[in-house]
Amino acid sequence: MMKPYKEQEIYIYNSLTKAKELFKPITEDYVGMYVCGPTVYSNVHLGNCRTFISFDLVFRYLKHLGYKVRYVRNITDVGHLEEDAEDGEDRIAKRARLEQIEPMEVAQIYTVDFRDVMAKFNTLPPSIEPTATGHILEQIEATQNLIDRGFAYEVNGSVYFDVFKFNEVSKYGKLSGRELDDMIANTRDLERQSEKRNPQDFALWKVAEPQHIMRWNSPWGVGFPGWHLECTVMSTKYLGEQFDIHGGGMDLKFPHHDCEIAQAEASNDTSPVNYWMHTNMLTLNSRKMAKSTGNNILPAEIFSGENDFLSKAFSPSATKFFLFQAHYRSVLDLSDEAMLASERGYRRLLQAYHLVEDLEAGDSTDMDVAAWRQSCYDAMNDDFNSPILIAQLFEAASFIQRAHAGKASCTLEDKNLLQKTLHDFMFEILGLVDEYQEPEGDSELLTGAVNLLVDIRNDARAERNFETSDKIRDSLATLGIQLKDGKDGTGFEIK
RNA sequence: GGCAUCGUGGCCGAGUGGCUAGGCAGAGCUCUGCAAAAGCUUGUACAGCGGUUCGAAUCCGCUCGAUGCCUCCA
Repeated sequence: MMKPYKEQEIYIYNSLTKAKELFKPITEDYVGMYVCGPTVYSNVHLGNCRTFISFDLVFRYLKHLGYKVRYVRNITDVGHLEEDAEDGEDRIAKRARLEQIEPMEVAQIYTVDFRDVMAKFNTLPPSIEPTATGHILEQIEATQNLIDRGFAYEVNGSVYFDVFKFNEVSKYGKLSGRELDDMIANTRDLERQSEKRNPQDFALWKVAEPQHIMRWNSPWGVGFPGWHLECTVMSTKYLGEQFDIHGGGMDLKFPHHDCEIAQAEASNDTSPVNYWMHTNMLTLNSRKMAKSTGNNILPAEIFSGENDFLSKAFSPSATKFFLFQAHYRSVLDLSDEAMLASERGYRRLLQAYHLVEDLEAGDSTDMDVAAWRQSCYDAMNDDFNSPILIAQLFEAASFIQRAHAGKASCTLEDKNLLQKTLHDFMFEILGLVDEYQEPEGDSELLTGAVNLLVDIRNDARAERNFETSDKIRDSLATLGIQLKDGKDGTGFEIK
């Protein structure tokens, strides 16, 4: 039987403990969630999107269960160093220099693109979308605080976090499972930061060279903030020193998230996050998608079909459906075959969904709809297992098709529950878009015209004039209108 | 080199001690004038080798292979 929303028990895989744990928010009914957003120096590729789509699912599901969720996802518009070296340049500043525009223009262009892509994927906007440049003051304060507490030191206008000092009171690298001793042993000889006390120390504040265009005044001179600090500052500012969920891509575990933990613990003496969630990589040709290597595909290229990897264009929802057919913690490889398979499957699911409405109510139901509904929740409760959820949706689709074919019956009550559940999970929780709907605008006109042709065709068929009937069918097919002969007459579908 | 993850049927992917998801593709059947659509039926796969166990794809060890992180990366 279906449990009430609040009685659904969610288990989340916590990357920190490497175990599935019962989710219990710090404050009853409220959830604070922070996800590391994109660095806006270029277009987001599908791999980036996978993470945000995965956390959109978490956001949607928690909201669906009735939690009041504050979802914070930042925009990194400063602070990413090209490489952690003396002459390291900020990625956004570099892009701005190359394009001869203001750094903030670069950030703006790609922030707009990012939001546009996220909207196309029908993800919900976060509750707060803070920018790193909007929180320079807080970052300066946090840096000063870390200096005051003895966990950071200033050298030549830059401030570094003292990893060894921190390691004396806590443990650096607990998320990634790294030992500081191992890191020392494996220090690359590329390292040449002589001004740092230890190669493992990371920048909280970097001095700005004269040619550096993104710069702010600080107690240590003109400079700009380090990358890891913004997330600590913005997450704790909006969610508190301790909050429920922190998410991000697997590749951020080290150093970024381990640095966040170190900064927060050193600042507040508390572990900042109860549940660390990490999404796995989306690969292309079995290799991680990365902006730097060029091995990636942009959402726009998928929607338009203009790319070197896929045989055709795929809609945002078909793409999302493909992503959801793998669990967020698994590596997923993008391929034409897999995308085609997902698209067809999604289409079938939508078709079944649209048949529910017209199902004739019977005296009994040949399916335990309430139990099935709970199994959908069970799938989501088990660490947001979207592949299992989708398998459950197909169970329902199969039942609907049987009922539609007159081989199974369904009561009015169960029919309504079936419809509502499918609607909840497909559109509200997975956030898919119903692409099977009749086109708007001319649809009445079109329907009338096609139905007229269908009538003529059926007359021709009755007279066994198959030349005419097939001509109508095939011509319509060429136009993208697929006739479907069923028990109750002929319908059609626009491809 | 260190740390971590993974290796499932033609393809994609769940599962993680016994009940052996699901999708796509393939095959057969039903329906149909023929198709399409839809439905039904059909697949015992878990890298290899040892071990633990009454029983392992699932736990342990080793081998092989792949990927990620260790430097910016969702």
